[in-house]
Amino acid sequence: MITVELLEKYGVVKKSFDKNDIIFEEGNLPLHYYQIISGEIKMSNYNDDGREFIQGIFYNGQSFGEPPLFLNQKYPANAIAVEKAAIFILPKENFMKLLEENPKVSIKVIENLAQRLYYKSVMAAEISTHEPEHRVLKLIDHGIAYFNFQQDKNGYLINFTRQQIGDLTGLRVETVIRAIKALEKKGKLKIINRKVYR
Amino acid sequence: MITVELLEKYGVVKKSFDKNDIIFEEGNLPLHYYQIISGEIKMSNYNDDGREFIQGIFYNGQSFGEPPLFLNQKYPANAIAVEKAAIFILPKENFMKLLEENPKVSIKVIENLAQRLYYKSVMAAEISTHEPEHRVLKLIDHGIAYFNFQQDKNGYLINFTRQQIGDLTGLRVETVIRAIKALEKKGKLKIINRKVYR
DNA sequence: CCCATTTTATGATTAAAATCATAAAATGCA
DNA sequence: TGCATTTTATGATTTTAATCATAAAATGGG
Repeated sequence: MITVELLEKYGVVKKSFDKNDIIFEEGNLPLHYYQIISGEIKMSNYNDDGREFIQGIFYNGQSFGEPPLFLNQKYPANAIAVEKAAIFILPKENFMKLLEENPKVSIKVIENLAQRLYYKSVMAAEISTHEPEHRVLKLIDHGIAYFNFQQDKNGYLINFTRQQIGDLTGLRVETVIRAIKALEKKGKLKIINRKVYR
Repeated sequence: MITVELLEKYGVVKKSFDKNDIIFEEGNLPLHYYQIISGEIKMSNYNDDGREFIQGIFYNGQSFGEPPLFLNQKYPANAIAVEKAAIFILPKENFMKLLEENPKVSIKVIENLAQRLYYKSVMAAEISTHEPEHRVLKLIDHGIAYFNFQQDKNGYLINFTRQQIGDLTGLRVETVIRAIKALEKKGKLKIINRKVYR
């Protein structure tokens, strides 16, 4: 996360998006740095059958879509607003200048990319070699640490729909529903009027 | 990749590993920066049944294992020498000092992490939503660009075993063998005395 | 507040890849 | 060079999650 002051110094602009608005699309060349002010953004792919895979979900203060920006490669996925959102947008040249002139920001960028790489490593191994219940639980436990799940008297509220959990773990929604029920039966999590707690 | 001169200035040491030697293990805390001089290193996970998932394969000049180093988190996977290898090893403190004092290296580190994140994004979507033939072909095409596959009169030689392809794509070796045969039949690649060309 | 859409849910059936079994060919190290 | 190990290969069988079908409950936008 880069401070507002610094972003403004380099000519950032603020833009609003409605639910389901596309911020950028797979295959396009990256031209900007994006940092969320408010709302929720997902990056995802669709296969030929229209089946979705969610690469990640991002919230306030988080940036997204940098890797291809640094590599001059096309976006490997789409960025879509999950809900109404406001985003800081900085042109690529300005962002690169900001980085050059502010070495400490580079360290922040490195830490951010490292965090995302860590998540992808964990989930790749899960998706490849573990059964549905294990995958779902791993995603949930990761989410407690890194997505903004809120804690209350029942535990952490996992504010993802079954469909989102499926799209993040490569499972079908029916499989997720059954996995969550099985996990509840095993005492690994709670379901309180359809909401999942851990 | 950081230059030898710079690494030496910060007290790097060179270490040799035999085939199958472990460089570091999943769950350990990272204490060093690793950069390959020669040989081949894989990072991989094993599930409870001993089934392997290969996170990535790294060659001459490439570094590996940085993400948890920046995050003070445990390694999410093992690093193992696929063949005899020589590696530069720099203690974490020295590496961090090197970065602070050489901002341009930070940019290189960012580009490197971005490249790996890009690969993981592409493969995650593949593994989650595509059928075996598509996955195998995507891995091969990525490999042509980023692993060190050599080109000859038959095309690019894919110097991975069927097992390795399986461990990189989350498929069983028999499934990979059948997928490769099917891809050959479709003219997408060639098999010349058991070696795969694209 | 109504109604279309989304979300959760459950049972039956199917399909696809994993698993199991077996073996020939190739590799490599002792 | 010989022999154990690895790699490639193929057919049969099984298992697991996907698919299909259907519906109740919840949500939310107009």
